[in-house]
Amino acid sequence: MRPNKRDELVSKALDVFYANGFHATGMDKLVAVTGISKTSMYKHFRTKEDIILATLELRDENFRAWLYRQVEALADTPKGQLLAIYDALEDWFSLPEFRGCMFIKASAEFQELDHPIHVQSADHKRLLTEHFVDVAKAAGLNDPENLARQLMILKEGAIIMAVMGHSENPAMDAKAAAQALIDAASH
Amino acid sequence: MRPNKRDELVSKALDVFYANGFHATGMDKLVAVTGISKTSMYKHFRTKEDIILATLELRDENFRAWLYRQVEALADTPKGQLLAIYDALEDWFSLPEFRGCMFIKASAEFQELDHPIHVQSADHKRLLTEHFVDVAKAAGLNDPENLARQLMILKEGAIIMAVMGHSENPAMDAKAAAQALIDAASH
DNA sequence: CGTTATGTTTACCGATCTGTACATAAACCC
DNA sequence: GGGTTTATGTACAGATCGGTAAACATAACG
Repeated sequence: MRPNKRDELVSKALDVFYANGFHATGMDKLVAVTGISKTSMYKHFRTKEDIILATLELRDENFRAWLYRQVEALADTPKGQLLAIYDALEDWFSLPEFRGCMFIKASAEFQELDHPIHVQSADHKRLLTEHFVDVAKAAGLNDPENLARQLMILKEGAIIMAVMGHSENPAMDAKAAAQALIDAASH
Repeated sequence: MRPNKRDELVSKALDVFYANGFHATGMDKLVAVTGISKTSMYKHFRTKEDIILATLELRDENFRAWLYRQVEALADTPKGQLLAIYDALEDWFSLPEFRGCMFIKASAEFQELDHPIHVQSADHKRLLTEHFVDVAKAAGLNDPENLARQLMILKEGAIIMAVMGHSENPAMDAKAAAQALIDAASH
C-alpha cells in the first residue's frame, strides 16, 4: 500500500487511457501494462471510474504546470505571454505522442453534464480560462474576461484542427488570430 | 431488405450514438431502440463499425445541408454569411438535444489516424473548411485559405466551450472574434 | 521460531460485448 | 393453392467487461 505504487498505476493508466480511450481500455489491459495485479488496483481504487478521475487529476496538474511554465519562459510581458500560449501549443502538437486533449476526449465519452468525469474535465477548462483572464488583466487589455474566452476558443479549436490534420500549422493559425484579437483589445 | 428499413436503422442509431457514445452503445441497445432484430441489422451491415460509418455519413449530409441553408437564409452577402455561421451555431447550441460535435466525439473514441471512422470525421471538417474558403473568396477577402482555417478554429473551439459550459454564449464570443478577423482581412 | 498483518496471485463471478446458427413467418412466383 | 425465396425472432456462442473471494507469499514484530 505504499503510495508510489498508486502513483505508478495512475501515471501508466494515464498513458494508456490517453492513447487508447477510456471505454476501449479494459482493466485487464491496465494489468498487462502496469504489471500490477487487478486486486491491488482495487485496493487503491474502488472502481475504474475512480482510476479515470485520478488520471484526469494528474493530467490537469501536469498540463497546466507545463503550459504556464512554458509561456513564462517564452515571453516576459503579459501581452507576449498571451501569444506564447500558441507557441507552446505548436510544440505540443508536434510531439509524436500527441493525441488531442484528454479532457475533450473524456467529456466526449462521458457526456452527462453532471457526470463526475465531465465535471472534472470542465473544471480543467475553467481553470485555464481564469488564468488567461489574470494574464489579460495584467496586460491591461479591454474586457479581459471576453478576451480570455476568445483565446480559449482559439486554443480548443486549434487542438481539434490539429487532431483532424487538415492544417499545416493550426497553432500558428490560432496565433495569428489571437494577435488580431489582442490588437483589437488594446484600444 | 427494402431500403427504408435500413435508413430507419441508421437514423435511429445516429440519435443513440450521438446521445450515448459509440463504445457505450451496444448492439442490444440498438435492437431495443429501433425494434429491428439483430439478425436484420447484420443483413444490412457487416459490423457495428459499418453502422457507425453510415450514421456519420448521414450526419455529415444533414449537418452541412442544415448549416449552409441556415447561413444563406440569415445573410445574403458572402461577408455576412461568414458571420452568420456563428448565429447558426448559437441556435444549435441552444437545442436541448445538443451534445457537441459528433465527429469530434467519433475521432476521440477512434483515435488511430488511419482508422476509417477517424478518416471520415476528418473528411467532414475538410469539406466544411473548403466551403468556408469558397465563401471567403466570394467575399473578396485576403488570404481566404488562411481565414477559412481560422474561422474553422473558432467554430470548433466554440463547440468545445459550449460542451464545457463555462461561457454564457460561446457562439457570440466566436462571432465577435470572427468579426475582428474578417475586418483584418478586408485590407 | 510463531503470529499477525499486508499485499499479491489465481481463479473465478455474472453481465455484457459483437456476431451467428437455426427455426419460423411472410411474401413472392407460377 | 404449393413451393421457394426472403426477412424475422430466438437463442446462443465465444470473448471480454468490471469486479471479487480465497489461497498464497512476504515481511514485521514479539
